Amino acid sequence: VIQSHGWAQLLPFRAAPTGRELARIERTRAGQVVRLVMRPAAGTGVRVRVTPPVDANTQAELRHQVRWMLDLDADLSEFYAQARREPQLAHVEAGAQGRILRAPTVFEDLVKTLLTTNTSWAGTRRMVGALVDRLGEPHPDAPSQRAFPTPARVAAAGEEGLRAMGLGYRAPFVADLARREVEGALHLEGLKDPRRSTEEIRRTLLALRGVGDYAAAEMLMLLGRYDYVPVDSWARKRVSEAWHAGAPVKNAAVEAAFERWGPWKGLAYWFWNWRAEEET
DNA sequence: GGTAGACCTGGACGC
DNA sequence: GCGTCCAGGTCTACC
Repeated sequence: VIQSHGWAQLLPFRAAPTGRELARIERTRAGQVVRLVMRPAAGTGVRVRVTPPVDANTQAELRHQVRWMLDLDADLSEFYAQARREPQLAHVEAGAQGRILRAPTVFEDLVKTLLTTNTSWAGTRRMVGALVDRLGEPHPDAPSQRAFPTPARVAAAGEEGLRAMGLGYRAPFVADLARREVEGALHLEGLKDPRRSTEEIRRTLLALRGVGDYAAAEMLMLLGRYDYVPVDSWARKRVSEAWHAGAPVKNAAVEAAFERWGPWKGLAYWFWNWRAEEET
């Protein structure tokens, strides 16, 4: 899960070089700033060390968040059943792949997704790092390590403050998102509700300034819905090389390439073994 | 419905 | 060291 995509490289996540430990600074609902260190437990499961110690209520809150971040409750049996018949996905079940790392809150994932658009990965890391370093609340024992800023702190920074942090033309999108969340106009956590339809959630996402087809599909993936492929320039390049002899392809061609995977389309794309595709 | 141009930044490149 | 060009996804105006 830690290596499922680049999210582990974005603050306040910190992944150990071994790939078997994930740390994160987190601000609890009660306002306490703690460090979480997640590791595989003996046998199955995950062990989480929290410093400084927290009370029972906060333990329950953090346990819930870790389950969401690591997607521990996902049932991937249907996806695995289909993947068994596809050589390019034969590795997923054996490697227990298919879960995608995400932030505890929809707000954090949305901000990070906005900061992946129209920029390089280095640019995304720089912008997220600036937000955390400038606006996040510090850990009491290590003030240089900070939590992801709350919507209120991002809203307080305002568009100009965010521009000064290097967010560029994305600053008004992030400022607007934070302000409306603080005002109670968005209820972003409600997008996790499994009773809501994927189409309704997608429409809600697309109505946000700065969220287009790519960002909406990316967010749907992070919300555990895989009906759309987050098509970016990398995806078009891979599909072009794999199935169109290197000729330029439009976004629709990428969607079409994975159409047969139905509700698992996004996951099939995400975990596709492109290297094997190149060798065949 | 499709398309051109603007948005902002960092990196690559040429001088 | 400076200037220019390009890549990246979304929005807006326009056809």
